[in-house]
Amino acid sequence: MSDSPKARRSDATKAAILAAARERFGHDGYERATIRAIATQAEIDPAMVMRYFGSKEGLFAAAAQFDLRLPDLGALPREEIGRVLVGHFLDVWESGDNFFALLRAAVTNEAAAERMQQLFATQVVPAIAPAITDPKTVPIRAGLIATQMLGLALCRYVLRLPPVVALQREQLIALIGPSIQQRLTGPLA
Amino acid sequence: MSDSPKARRSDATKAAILAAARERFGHDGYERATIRAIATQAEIDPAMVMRYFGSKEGLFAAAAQFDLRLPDLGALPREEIGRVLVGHFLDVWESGDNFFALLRAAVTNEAAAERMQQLFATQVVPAIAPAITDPKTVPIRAGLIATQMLGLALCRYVLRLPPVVALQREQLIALIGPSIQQRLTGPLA
DNA sequence: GTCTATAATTCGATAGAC
DNA sequence: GTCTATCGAATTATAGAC
Repeated sequence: MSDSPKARRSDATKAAILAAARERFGHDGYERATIRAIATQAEIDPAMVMRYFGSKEGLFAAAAQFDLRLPDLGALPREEIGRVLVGHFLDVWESGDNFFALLRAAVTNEAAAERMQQLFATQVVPAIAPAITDPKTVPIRAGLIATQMLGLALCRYVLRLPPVVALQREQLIALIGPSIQQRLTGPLA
Repeated sequence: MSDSPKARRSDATKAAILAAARERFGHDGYERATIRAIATQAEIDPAMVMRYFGSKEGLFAAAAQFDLRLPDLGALPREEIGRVLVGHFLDVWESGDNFFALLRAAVTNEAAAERMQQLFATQVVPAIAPAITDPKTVPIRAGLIATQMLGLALCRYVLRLPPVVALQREQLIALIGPSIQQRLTGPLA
């Protein structure tokens, strides 16, 4: 076979670099995460990072690719959408470091902030649009939902405010799900 | 007088450094804000920063002192508390760079994150406690309010999501005030 | 009190041997 | 493809002249 344990070593190395990069960018943010630290964690030479990704920015661009995998909300009972949405975001956040790499970087890096705006416009807005009756209110409702969900991510995983950390998954769904539901299908003000 | 225009020069210099530090920390975050840039903006020598504050960390600690000046909620009509709170936070955020210096730094700096937790525990929780009937629910309600308000600050001023930026002060109060009111005086779930 | 000069690190990036 | 060696720039911080 062309796929012996050592074949395609470069792909495995590349994947290891990306995994380490997401973890370092996620923990430390863009500027504190160093190519040297990423390489050490991936157990490869720092020069390989440059060879594969060209620059630190190139590495971040590759590591910050992100798919929220938002479900088709149109296929759900209307009253459950809010809770499903909260549960889905919790799943995504706790599934890896990808998202926090982007969030932490976006706070101090302009390019990362723009990627966050793109992610909002190309994934969040289209995904929730089917659940909203009046198309004119889609951007505002999406924006308000973003403030609540990103605020939850910020307080729980980044700032680690004790009462927010203490809440368990089911409690968070029960507490915040109805608020999201209200932003989707309730009156705006 | 002992207070001629050039007297107490050191105090004025110190204040100028702190003002510049808040602006640079607020715009760039902790790591990208350099002592050189802060000194240039304050129109003084970089060495003076070290002389007055000892280190970059010392300067940040001095610059990140922050008073939310939350009003006495017990003195307000119960139904207005939510809207007043939102308006007050908008005032504070738009009154200077102090808060964003702390927020941006807290995302990539552990010490700053702990200061944020302190600010939550010593200012937010006590301030909203009088508005809440069941004392046992105070931390959870305060935590949920923090997720909504910090999420708003994040999306509007840091990530600059277009629909959230477009909303005007009065709209934000009308849209988010009732949600905060619900977190304070409504049923929890 | 103010500034010059510079020490001591650390970083991203490059060149080139093997 | 992988690694060694190192460059050049930028940083915080210090020492000391005036």
